[in-house]
Amino acid sequence: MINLPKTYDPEKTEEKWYQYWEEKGFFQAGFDPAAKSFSIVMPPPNITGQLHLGHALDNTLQDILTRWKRMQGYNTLWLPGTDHASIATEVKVVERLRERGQEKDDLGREGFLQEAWAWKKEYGGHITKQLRKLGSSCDWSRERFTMDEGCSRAVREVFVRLYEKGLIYRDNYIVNWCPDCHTTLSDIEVDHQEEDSKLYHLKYQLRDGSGFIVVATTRPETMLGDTAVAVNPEDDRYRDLIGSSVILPLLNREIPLIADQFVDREFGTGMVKVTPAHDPNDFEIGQRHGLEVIKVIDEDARMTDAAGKFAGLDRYQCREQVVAELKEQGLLERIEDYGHAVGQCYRCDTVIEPLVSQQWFVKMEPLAKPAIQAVKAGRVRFVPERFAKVYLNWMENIQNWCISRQLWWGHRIPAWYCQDCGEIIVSRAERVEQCPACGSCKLKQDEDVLDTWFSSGLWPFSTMGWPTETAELDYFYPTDVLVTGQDIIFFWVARMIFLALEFMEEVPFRDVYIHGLIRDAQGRKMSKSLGNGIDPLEVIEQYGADALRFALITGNTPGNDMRIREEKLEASRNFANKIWNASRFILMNISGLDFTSIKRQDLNYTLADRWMISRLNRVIGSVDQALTIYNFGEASKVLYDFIWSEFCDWYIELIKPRLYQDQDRQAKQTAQYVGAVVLESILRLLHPVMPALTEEIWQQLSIGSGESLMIASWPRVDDEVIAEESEARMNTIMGVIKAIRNLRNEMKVNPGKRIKAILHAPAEQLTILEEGYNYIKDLARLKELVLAGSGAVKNKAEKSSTAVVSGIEVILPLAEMVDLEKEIERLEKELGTTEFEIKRAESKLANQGFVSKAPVQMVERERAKLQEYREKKEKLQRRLLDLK
RNA sequence: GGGCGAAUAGCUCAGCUGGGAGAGCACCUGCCUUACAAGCAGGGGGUCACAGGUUCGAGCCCUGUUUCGCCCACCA
Repeated sequence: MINLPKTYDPEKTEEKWYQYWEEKGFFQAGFDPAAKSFSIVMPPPNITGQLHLGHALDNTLQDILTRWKRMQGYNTLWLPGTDHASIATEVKVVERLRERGQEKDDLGREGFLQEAWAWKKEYGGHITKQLRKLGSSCDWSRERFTMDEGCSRAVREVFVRLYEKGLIYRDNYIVNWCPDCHTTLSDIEVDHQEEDSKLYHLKYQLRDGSGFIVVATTRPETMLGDTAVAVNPEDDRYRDLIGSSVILPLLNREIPLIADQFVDREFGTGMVKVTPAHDPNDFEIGQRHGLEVIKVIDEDARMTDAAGKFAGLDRYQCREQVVAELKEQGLLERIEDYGHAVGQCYRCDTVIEPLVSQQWFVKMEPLAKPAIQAVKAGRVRFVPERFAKVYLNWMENIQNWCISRQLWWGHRIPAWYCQDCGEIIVSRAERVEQCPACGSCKLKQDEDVLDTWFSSGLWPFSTMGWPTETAELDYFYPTDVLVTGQDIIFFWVARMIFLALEFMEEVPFRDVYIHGLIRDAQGRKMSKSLGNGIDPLEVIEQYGADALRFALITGNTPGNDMRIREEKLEASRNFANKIWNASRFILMNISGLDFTSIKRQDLNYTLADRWMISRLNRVIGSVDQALTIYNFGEASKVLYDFIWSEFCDWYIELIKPRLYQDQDRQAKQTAQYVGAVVLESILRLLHPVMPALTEEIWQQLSIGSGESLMIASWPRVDDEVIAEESEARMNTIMGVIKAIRNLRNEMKVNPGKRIKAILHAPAEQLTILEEGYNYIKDLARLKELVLAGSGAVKNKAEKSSTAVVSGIEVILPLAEMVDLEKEIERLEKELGTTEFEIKRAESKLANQGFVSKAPVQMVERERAKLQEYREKKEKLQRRLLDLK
């Protein structure tokens, strides 16, 4: 006899099976060329720290897809890995060093890199451990890291090829500079924060002394680097001034007054101060007009010598002093409150300083074109579709990509400068010793590293061995789907698409499934500063990974954010426990049944069995359909409802009597068989979502052959057993049972008490009731059930409570328990709603438009309803007459 | 300035191609019924943000409005 605990213990179970699966090698991708492949590359988590619930969601979804496809017979590859996360990790390592009282420079490049690798080892391991806890069935034998040998080789290869093609170039250009991280940032690494600030109106004197002009700026300190004042060429007010010059205050430098289209005539005075060194627009204007670039702010955000007496001041101190001095000299016209967006570093929130420096760039236009095409043509499909618009909008307005970073942790730029002849050598070799131009050995490698997204952009193919033409690439590339959050569409998804198209000449993935953010119970973003982040490990410890997985997908719709709260986790845990107990019940009641020898003729299906099997097959279809369109929430809902309401609440209750009695061996055996087989299918259907729980039960159930549920086959819909008729009959019976239960409750009949019920029904309903006789008797707790035709005469002397359902009169002769007045009241209320329904149906059918234009089935259904309600009304009326 | 999303029961959310509004939690009534009290049975509760429109029929489609949230953008 099987003896299982009453509550499911996820911790031991999950641990046990994960180990088993891994040892058996079930996670490893198969290579059978005859079979179809299914592949996903995991968005590599940053090694900056721990996984959060967003990662848990991301990986749960991927695992569901992978396990589902694996069971469907695909050779699946889910390739895991981690990202070195150049700037993010470097910031962390620097922080850690500071805690020990050390600075980057104390260690030097080599020493620092050692620290960083130590960090990687520590946190990278932590992350993979978390992924295992979650149940992720990824192929650990292929785990990769963006800075491992293979990925680094791919990075160098890509850099060289793009350089040779002229798509990577070096330029002195205005870039985003983080004065705290001391590095450049690409445009998307700058976050724009709306801030309350001031707009300063400054007066510059015309050189000829004929007066003043006024320019407005939010950054008065940059005036020290002004090299022009610009107006719109169409602006009649200033046409005469174009070509003249003004005197820059404080520095008394003469600067020209120029005309440029960029200037908006409507804004402020229609005059703009131009600081090419510290503003992207001004830089452009400067280029167009050959203006001098005077750098007044340095890499530490301090004023340079060019700022004259302000040199050495911090940019904000300088702002105060400049404003004070201008005011003193009467050159500050006014200050107004002004809100505008300030660019901040996405890693440390420091306000970005645009400045001009020598950097490496990727020329985007030629790369963007095919990437736009691929999405427009549907070769890459976004789910939900709306994200394609987001992607296209960005791609179509893309700027060149600054890829060099003044950091140490990352892929060092494969460029060497000859100290003798100045030659730039860009090479795919790890080291270059000699200058091919002059033979000199005095080479210096570029100090900078690449933007971290440069290497992750190659992830779908670099992880499969590219640039070598490997069997993996041949078989698993392009991958089937990328599962990720909307926050990295630009950073990562877009980069993968254009880099893959350039180097693989094929899209990196066919579908991109975008999910939303996980928020806390109040709907806030989870963040460190708020301290509202939830550690998945803690949740797993408390509720189990399967419950977490289920909670993460339930009620979740593609692309939309979701909140996670205790109640949801509890509900999921309860669901797991429910399945556990239903399984326990089946297991306790199937001893002695030999599934291998059982034959169809040993079985005698009842209505309940046919109904259950029919419903199961519909559910298989629904789950399949939902997963096919990435509708995870729908799949979970279908499974939840089917398992809890239909299988547990109805079917198990329906077969109990057969299981408990031993006289009819065939009846018992059939109940055992169908119960177990349906459960087994349920386990297979649920396995992708709740892998450990289902495996645990499946192993004990031992119906399916094979070593693991993980590699069992996915259920297929059998159209033959979908039985509409049985479903309809069962619905009628369930309706009657519910009606009796309802009456019992309203009449306050003790739940344990067995009572008598009488059912009056027309001929065709009668046969259904006969078939469901025992179901009704058992589930409605009756000691006696009397069936009679519609015309049957009621015993008026017997006081009873009644209801009408599906044309069937339900009569509970409860004698003294019935309060006649209340019964009349109840029936009259019911009559009222019935009459309302009749009117509704009548008016609908009286509507010519409806009858002529609505589909026939719709009209038919309405007629049937009307018919039923009329009959119900008649029965209720008769009953009331009897009572009065 | 542009784009997107959301608005449905007290709370959190589902609602597939338009055809009588659903779940979980909470609430009320009754049950420790030998799978499960992390449970069972029953029940109450909604002007589907607002205003128009299309349609025989709108939570769903169209237009506009309001509120909240997000993303993008070089008006200093």
